[in-house]
Amino acid sequence: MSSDQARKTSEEKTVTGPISDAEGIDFDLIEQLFFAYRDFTSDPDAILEKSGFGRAHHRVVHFVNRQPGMTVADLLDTLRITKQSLARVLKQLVDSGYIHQVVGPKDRRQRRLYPTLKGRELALELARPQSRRIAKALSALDPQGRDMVRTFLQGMTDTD
Amino acid sequence: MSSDQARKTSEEKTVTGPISDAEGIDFDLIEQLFFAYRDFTSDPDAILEKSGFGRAHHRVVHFVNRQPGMTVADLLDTLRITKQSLARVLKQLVDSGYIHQVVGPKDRRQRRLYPTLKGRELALELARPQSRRIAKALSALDPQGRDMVRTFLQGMTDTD
DNA sequence: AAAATATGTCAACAAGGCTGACATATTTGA
DNA sequence: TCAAATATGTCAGCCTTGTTGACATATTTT
Repeated sequence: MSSDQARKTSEEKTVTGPISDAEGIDFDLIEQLFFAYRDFTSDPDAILEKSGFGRAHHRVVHFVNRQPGMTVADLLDTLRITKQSLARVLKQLVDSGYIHQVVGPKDRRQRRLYPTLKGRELALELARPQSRRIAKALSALDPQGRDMVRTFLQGMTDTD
Repeated sequence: MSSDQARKTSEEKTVTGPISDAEGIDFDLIEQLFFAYRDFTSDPDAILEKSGFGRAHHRVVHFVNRQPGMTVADLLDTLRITKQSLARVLKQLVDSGYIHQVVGPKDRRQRRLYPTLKGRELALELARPQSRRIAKALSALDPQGRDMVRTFLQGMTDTD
């Protein structure tokens, strides 16, 4: 038994076999997701360092560009972070001219968020390497396979 | 033009249209990945709170269970974090009896990492909801589609 | 015996989560 | 109309988890 080694330094029972086959759980896929996302975010991270921003800024820039005119509340819902966490990065993006706040046209309590030209350009710059990576990954698939990937990712997401 | 609102509070040019169609970049998929991963990690996060651990602990527990006997250096390579970041969480896991260190059988400088029974159980508990989520997402696909998802995720990952 | 390697540890710092409390402006509803 | 609810901003402070750089120890390699 290979647990001889374990007994050398302690009487605690250690487990020497991989977990892979337990309960029919797909550990491979769990892991694949981790690696894919780790590398997916590493591209923009490198770019962000230049501007002194982080991943949190990226998310804000992305969603404001996707949905110009969205409110702060919309953004909080999307990111699922607290007001204070958002406020910090949002303020920096507004102060440095990437995002612009406009008083709501109907409801003047709202602050509608819009990208500036600079903000649009940053969003594009960050999206390019991610898009390249996705295109490469999808290139191994036929159109049907690409739809399946979309279906899968939607199925992974909570519906609310 | 809807940029009238923007001009109200500043002379900075704002962009009012969504970025979606620019440069043929697949913003939908970029976003889907974010949402999928956000929700994928939310399940174990809730469980981890009970033990007072965080996402970093989860990763360590996962990989040590996947590859019992792996060295600290292996783990650093896998997680792509620094020695100090790992040391902190690893120490906590060792001290609270989830992971066990064994002096390397060939090279006594190494510390081989093994899960304890408690560590194996935690890994399973954390993997269960993730597995459920994946199973649900894959259930919409045929066997071929499931292979495509795997191919896609591998294509998203750096090969090194 | 010296150099390289694997690991651990210390101090310090930064990003980005969190909480709770409170202020302001504005809209809504009784 | 006036009180309550809402949208946002802000302050102070905390925690986790990432970072760097330096240095210590044990062990292996050359």
